[in-house]
Amino acid sequence: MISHTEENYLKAMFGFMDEQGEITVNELSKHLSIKMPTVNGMMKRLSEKGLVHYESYKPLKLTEEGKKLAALVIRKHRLTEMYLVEKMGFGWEEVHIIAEQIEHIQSPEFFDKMDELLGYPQHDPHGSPIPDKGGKIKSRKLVRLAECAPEDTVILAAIADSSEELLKFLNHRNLKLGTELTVESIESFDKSMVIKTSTDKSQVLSNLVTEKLLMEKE
Amino acid sequence: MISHTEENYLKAMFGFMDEQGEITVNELSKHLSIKMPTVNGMMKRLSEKGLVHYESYKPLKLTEEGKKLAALVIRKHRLTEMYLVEKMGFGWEEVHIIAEQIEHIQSPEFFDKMDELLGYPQHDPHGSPIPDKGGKIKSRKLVRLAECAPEDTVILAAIADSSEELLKFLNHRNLKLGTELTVESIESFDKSMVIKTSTDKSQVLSNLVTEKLLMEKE
DNA sequence: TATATTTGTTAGTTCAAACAAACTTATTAC
DNA sequence: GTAATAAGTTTGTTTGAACTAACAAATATA
Ligand SMILES: [Mn+2]
Ligand SMILES: [Mn+2]
Ligand SMILES: [Mn+2]
Ligand SMILES: [Mn+2]
Repeated sequence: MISHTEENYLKAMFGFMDEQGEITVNELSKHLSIKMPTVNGMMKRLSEKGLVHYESYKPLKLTEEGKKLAALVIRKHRLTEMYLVEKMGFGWEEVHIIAEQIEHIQSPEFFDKMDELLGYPQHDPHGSPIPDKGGKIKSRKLVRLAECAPEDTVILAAIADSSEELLKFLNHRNLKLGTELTVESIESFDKSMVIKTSTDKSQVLSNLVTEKLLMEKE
Repeated sequence: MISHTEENYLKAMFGFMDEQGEITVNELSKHLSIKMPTVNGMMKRLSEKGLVHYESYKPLKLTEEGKKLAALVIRKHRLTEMYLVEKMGFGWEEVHIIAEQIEHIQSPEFFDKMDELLGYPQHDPHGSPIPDKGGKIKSRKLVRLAECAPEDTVILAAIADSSEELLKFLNHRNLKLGTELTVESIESFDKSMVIKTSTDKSQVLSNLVTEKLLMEKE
């Protein structure tokens, strides 16, 4: 069996690993706010369990089984978020903290039921893909709004960081998933952007924000 | 803060204490399937935290604060069971094990939302009362079916033990909360009972079962 | 009342999961 | 190419939550 704590480590590794699927002890330590010796020790344990490839002084990698388990935790997390928003009426900015706990519930039936009641959703309330029961993730090719050029018309498809503050800011600006917008201009010195949606007046977004908005191009 | 484990101890103490509100280390140990020295140690810890009155070789008692906390865990448990049955479509025999885990979620908003969506229910799916947000429990005066006499007409109001097996048996016999039934006769040597509901044929229930069915008299 | 049994407690051990201090290896700067 | 810095590891502690073995107190039994 896998503990609550181990699930959190796997999830973090999966979520923060680089393109080669690697992450260092140091990075993981920072993301989890857990000191390096503790992380190092846990990596040895997970390696014993066949979930992590561990070699001294080398970056860490998840094994295939580790990846699958991580994806299944992420599945539980995202299904929960979707359920809380769609069926219980929570705001998208409220659900992440609750899902951090519920993702550790050991009851396949519970999550299967959520999935069924939601009609087998593909994405969570922040636009992130929900892995299937086999741990497979369908990923879309999205572009950061920061990378778009003036005149581009794109659709808000996902938020790269689901912190309460950013999501509340987006509520305030009336920017939701599915909102179509056009880039009107970009201020070169600070990369702030003027954008326009069909329903609202033009508005300025700082680069800090545009870096976090993931857009779908047509 | 109170840990997952401590919540389980408080809940068990509250649920199994006698009329004077007392329970021995030994009894608690048996109910939790945790060895006596472990229970004894935990009682000292809870006493440090002001949740238990602990005196060597004397039976244990919850403090007022301990009682309130225990009732709030029970509230989370029962609200969850009700939610799983009413809003997610689980059977009443499936929900106890899931609620054992969800009762430890730390998020008042989550349980408040359940409560609201359910319309502030008074009882869980097994007929047990749901404590209010202040930890107060409204208890009804119910009688075990085993105590009823021939000719008595009573309503099934609660199940004393929500084990999966008993609940599945009741499903099979078409006995639900709210079912009205009349005692037709009692076999004196084994106390088995013949009962009759309005919808079904007469059926025999063993004393093992009638001891677990809590009835409302008119 | 004396003995046996049950119940409760203490002491010491284990394991998971965290930490700090000290040390080693790798990387970067000069 | 050496010195300084960063990253990774080892060792030893701490705390929570479990255990066993041994002992003490309370209760039941003869
Ligand atoms: Mn999330
Ligand atoms: Mn978590
Ligand atoms: Mn229950
Ligand atoms: Mn529990």
